[in-house]
Amino acid sequence: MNDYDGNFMDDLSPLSSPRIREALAMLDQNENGLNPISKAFSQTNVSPDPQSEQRSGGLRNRMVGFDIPSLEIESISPFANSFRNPILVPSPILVISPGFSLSPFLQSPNMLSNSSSQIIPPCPIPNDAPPETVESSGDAHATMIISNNNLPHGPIDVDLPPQGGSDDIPMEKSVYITSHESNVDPTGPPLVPSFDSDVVAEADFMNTISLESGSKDNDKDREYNQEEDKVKDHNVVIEPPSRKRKFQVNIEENMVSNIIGVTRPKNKTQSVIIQVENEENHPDDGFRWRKYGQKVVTGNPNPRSYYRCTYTGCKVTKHVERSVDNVKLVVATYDGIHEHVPPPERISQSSRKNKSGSSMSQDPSMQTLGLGMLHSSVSTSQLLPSPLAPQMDMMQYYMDGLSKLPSLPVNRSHGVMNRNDEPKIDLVIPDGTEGFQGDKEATIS
DNA sequence: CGGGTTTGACCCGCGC
DNA sequence: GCGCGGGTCAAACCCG
Repeated sequence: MNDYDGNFMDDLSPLSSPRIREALAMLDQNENGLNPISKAFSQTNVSPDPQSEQRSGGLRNRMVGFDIPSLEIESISPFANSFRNPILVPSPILVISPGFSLSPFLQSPNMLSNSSSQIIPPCPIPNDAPPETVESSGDAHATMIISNNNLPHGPIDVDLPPQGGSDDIPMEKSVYITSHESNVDPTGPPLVPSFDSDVVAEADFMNTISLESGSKDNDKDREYNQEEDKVKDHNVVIEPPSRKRKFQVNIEENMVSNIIGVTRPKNKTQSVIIQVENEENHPDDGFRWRKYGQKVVTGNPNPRSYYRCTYTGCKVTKHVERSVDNVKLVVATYDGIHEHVPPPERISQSSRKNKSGSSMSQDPSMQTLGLGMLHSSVSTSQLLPSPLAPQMDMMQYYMDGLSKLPSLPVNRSHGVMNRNDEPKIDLVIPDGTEGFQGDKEATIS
């Protein structure tokens, strides 16, 4: 356990919740030998930065529909059982709903550490539909590809058919993810984003795929769980100011970072590649980034932008570029892991309305794309402290119920909600008619 | 003034 | 050794 984890865990007051414990216990038991890569999802309405939006010519992050057919979640996630989440999470694919940030996954390797050994049920996943088909499906989709550095462009179409489908899951090193959220019951129990062990790092994912569920991993899991127990015992009732502040800010801004999915690098030098269908070139991932370069690379007319995490001491970098094949597809490559929680959004920054600066969509032509990007509609996650918000926080919120939270505009659809917007419904245009409008940025070199 | 972006120059690894 | 290309530096600039 590294420092980060320690801090992180200390940050998890929700862990003290008996319900959480229960849930964790369930994870330990892990029926079906499945440790869902991703399980519970909640749709989230996100509000893109109004100003950024303006600056970007009205482009919005289009978190498109998440009309995943009802799927059997019970077989996948213990949490699913607990919350009756209709969403099926076919392993090994990560299905991440908008409203969650990937940052937690990237920031802590350990957060993903115990997932390896248990995730893999060969899940039936049709792989015959190319990403493009997702868009043509008629419903808005938020698509995302998480891949390992080696095979960034070999997505697996995870747009599952209603009952899970068929056969083998191609063992690709990248996963094409289509998020769905149509089945979220507004009045039902909140979905529980159980990220602690549910999310599988792509890298490990492959290991898992290779069925490396040996005792070693199990030991890791045990260790991990023990750590969790420690944390749980270690009371974390006091919510860090930063988180509280972030929470408030989010409410004010109607800002919500969306967790999409993650891949865990085996080491800090390994990169994580995430592809997101997004109009914004730089979706928000919860962390602050400073752009330090831009360049046109061979084979892609679209400029690649280089970003560095602004957190003191953090050496994580990433570069973002539009896919050559599909300009609507934003490819973000992360190098390194954040060993810190995403910084709370500064008040000053909020006041600035993200004009410039923070990765929270300040880039005029390039909204921050990160992990957790995809602004979509505003929803429950909006209530979360932050994208950085440790998974458990989200879990806590969901588990405790949103009813306890302040009444906020909640858009159950995937549209983007602006600060002053009324909840919107499906702003996204899947047919691409309103597709990428081009990048204003000039290229260099 | 602080914090961010822009962008030409530079560094460096890699293939030939 | 050389050239190419990706990644980084850093001064200038922008913005609230």
